[in-house]
Amino acid sequence: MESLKPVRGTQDVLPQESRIYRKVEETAYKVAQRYGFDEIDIPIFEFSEVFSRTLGDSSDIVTKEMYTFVDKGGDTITLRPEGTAGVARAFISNGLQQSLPLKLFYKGPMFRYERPQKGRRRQFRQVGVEVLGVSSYQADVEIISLASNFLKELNLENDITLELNTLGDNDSRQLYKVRLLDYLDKYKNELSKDSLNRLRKNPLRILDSKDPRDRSIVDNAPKIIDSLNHDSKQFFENLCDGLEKLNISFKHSTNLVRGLDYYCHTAFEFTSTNLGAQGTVLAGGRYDGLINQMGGPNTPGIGWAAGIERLALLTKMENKKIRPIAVIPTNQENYIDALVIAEKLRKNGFNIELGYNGSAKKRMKKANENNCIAAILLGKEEIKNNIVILKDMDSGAQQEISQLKLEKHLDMYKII
RNA sequence: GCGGAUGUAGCUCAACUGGUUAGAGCACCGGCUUGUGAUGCCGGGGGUUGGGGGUUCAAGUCCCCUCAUUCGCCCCA
Repeated sequence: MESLKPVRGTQDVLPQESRIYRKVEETAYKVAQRYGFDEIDIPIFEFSEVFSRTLGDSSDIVTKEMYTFVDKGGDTITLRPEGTAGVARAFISNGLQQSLPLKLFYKGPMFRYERPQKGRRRQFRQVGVEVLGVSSYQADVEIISLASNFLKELNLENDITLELNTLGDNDSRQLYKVRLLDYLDKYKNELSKDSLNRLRKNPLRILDSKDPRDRSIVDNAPKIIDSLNHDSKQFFENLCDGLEKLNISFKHSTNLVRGLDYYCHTAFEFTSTNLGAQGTVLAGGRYDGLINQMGGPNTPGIGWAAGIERLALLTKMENKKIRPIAVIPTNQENYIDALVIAEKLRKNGFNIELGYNGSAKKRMKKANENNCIAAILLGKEEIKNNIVILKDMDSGAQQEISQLKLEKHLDMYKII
């Protein structure tokens, strides 16, 4: 039946995978905390203008990728396609310019109406950070360092490379655009169809075109770096210096760009070659013009976002379930006594598996499947004598233990 | 939105050029004397072959449509 399938591009994350997602998210939060970031939790939908105004009406996200609907009150609502716009809106709504600089962490689902592929869903998860109110390169170094350490904690440092570029400030970029368009004008007839389109909409994008026809043209195109004014050049050099001092290796990719006008200076991507066409795993940049453009006070910002699904695909890390202790009544009549013991142990911090039915044999088998570290067996003999049988599931050794001393004996299993 | 590939049990796959009640391994459930797990042996459930339509005496096998997955493009995490 059609309706029993998940909607295209959505997925059920079953426990085994869910544990890995959780691990990735927790790792991101943990590392962000070390840098003094605090979590902000913003709505997963906003008035559509929040996104259409910030992302630009001509961007693909706005024109074809937004999940937009009219709610019962007649408002046009959009499921968030990314996090930055919502954070910026929250910054303005809550008058947070009082508390600058702000270092914010967020996580949660995002929505884009796209063609699903490996590592690309219509509902997907991101973690991200934003620094608001810092116009110096120091924030750029900081969040890239944060990103780098986050990926390191996931054991991905060998699978991922950092690509870095600068877009310069507004003046530099305007100058560059003119130079680039001048240059491309000569090759109008040789550019791919897509790039001809980009020529009007988003000329910088032509720089990272994958079409081989464009490649050779682009290779000889003027470079942004040559159009930078003094301040912009200085900014980029400071950033590079900072990263080198921190031993964060990067590749200066002169063709890495961001299309929208409020982006400036730093643009970076952490990419992997193991994800097919969706190689970008974490990406960010500086957006000094964004908050102002939204109608807020002129406030610089920089941030990045990472795709949880993509990271989870790459990480070989398993987030193993902790090994529980099974409490097993050898007879169904002893269930209540087992329940009482289980409850007591749970209150004291142990992870207890207590099955619902089955013979002792069945329950032992289940305990084995659950990877239990120990089993506590309880029958009428034991109840009578106030003891239990404690069995180590790895060695198979078992001993009788007084119920009073049980927890002391279990302490060796408590550490996970 | 555009182009290519794929779609058989929960999973991985089988079924000669279209031909009788669609098979196997793993997984699942039950049993091998009733208070104890990992092997082993025996047995069992589970598929309208993604869905719909067509060709044919006959379709999992051919054709069309649709849905989904997958690999690219666009774009992006």
